[in-house]
Amino acid sequence: MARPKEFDPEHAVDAAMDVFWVGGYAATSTNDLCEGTGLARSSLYNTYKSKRDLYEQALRRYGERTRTEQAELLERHGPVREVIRDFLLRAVDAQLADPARRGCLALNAAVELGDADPAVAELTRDDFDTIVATMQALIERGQATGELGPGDARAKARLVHAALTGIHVVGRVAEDRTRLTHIVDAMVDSL
Amino acid sequence: MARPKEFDPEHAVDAAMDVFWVGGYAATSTNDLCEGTGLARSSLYNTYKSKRDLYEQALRRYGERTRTEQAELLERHGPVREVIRDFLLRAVDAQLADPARRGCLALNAAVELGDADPAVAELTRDDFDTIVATMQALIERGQATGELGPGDARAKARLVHAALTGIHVVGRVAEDRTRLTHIVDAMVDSL
DNA sequence: CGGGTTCTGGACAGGTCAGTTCAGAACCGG
DNA sequence: CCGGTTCTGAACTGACCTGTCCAGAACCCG
Repeated sequence: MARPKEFDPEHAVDAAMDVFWVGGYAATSTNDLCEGTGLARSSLYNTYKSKRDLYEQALRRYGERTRTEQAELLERHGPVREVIRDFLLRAVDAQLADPARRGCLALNAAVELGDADPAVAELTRDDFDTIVATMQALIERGQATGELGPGDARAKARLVHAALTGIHVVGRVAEDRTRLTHIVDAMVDSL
Repeated sequence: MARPKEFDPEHAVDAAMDVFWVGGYAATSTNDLCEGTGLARSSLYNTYKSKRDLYEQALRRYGERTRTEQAELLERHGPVREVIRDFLLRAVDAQLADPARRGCLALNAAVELGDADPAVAELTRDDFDTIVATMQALIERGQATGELGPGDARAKARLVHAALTGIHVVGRVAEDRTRLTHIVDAMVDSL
């Protein structure tokens, strides 16, 4: 029918995701996106409506990806406390292993654009709610077996999520591991 | 000696702080700052070196201000659990009362610029450390009286700080109170 | 009131921004 | 190999960006 694209649009979203992830939304220029994706300006605007649109797609893809990863980690078998500890420690290690300390793209988006962009707010809110729901199910499992004490499982799940945000935020400016592992230790101890 | 400034440079920093607080660093233009402070371009650049310099001063002032406020709240007498609950609830109420959901300026700065700006990273890290130290002292007081159980007080303090970051981050996109009070409830229960 | 200093408004400069346009290249089916 | 469609590179647009500059106004002190 016609000349095919010389690139994979989905792969380009992945590349754009990385670019936004490092620099945030406002500080990332369309030129940065061209370089990061390898696309020419016209190809980029021919495929995506705007910088804003591409950002939303990247955010959506990030949500799908992390949803899967987190579900895998949280639906493991074994002692609930250990599952949660491993889950949080993985965030710690990821943060410290990343030279750019990018943290969580959804969190970064919520903080940078939360109040100014309803679509972004909704997307990140959904991301947050999903992990809270998964965490709640895990905690309820621990309560059913008697491993964990009683109490509002949803509230506890939200506290664990807050601990995760703490890791991502503090990890953005902290270079030592203790500032982050303390959060994990205190969180797991208090379940 | 000469003509005096028609404005108070300190008050202007306060005004600039509010402007940055709403829009973040990158998305705030020098024009926005002129409008927000009421200064003309030349006065602004005559008084502060650059947009970046003004941002740093605003951030520093924010740190001083919140340090004082937080110390007042956390050094109150009474049951430690109640002091911490009131402290966290105040953050919840402030967040929900603010139509722009600005959250915490230091946190926003850490997330937006953390990895790209060493000076900002250091400033926010200091802010975080200060509140953690104050919180640790409070928790140790509770442990001394037997009100709180044993355990690493600094680690617990860091978890409380993580809970606070959770309130600020989630509060930026959540409109209902429960998402935030759950964090407070679970946090205070688990001390 | 006058000399010296500082402040202020507005115009200006050069660069970068997001997004558009278009001519020509690349591809496909027939 | 050709007609029709789509993609791509590069130039372009107009707006906005940060920061500078300067002429004149405002002020203080003697």
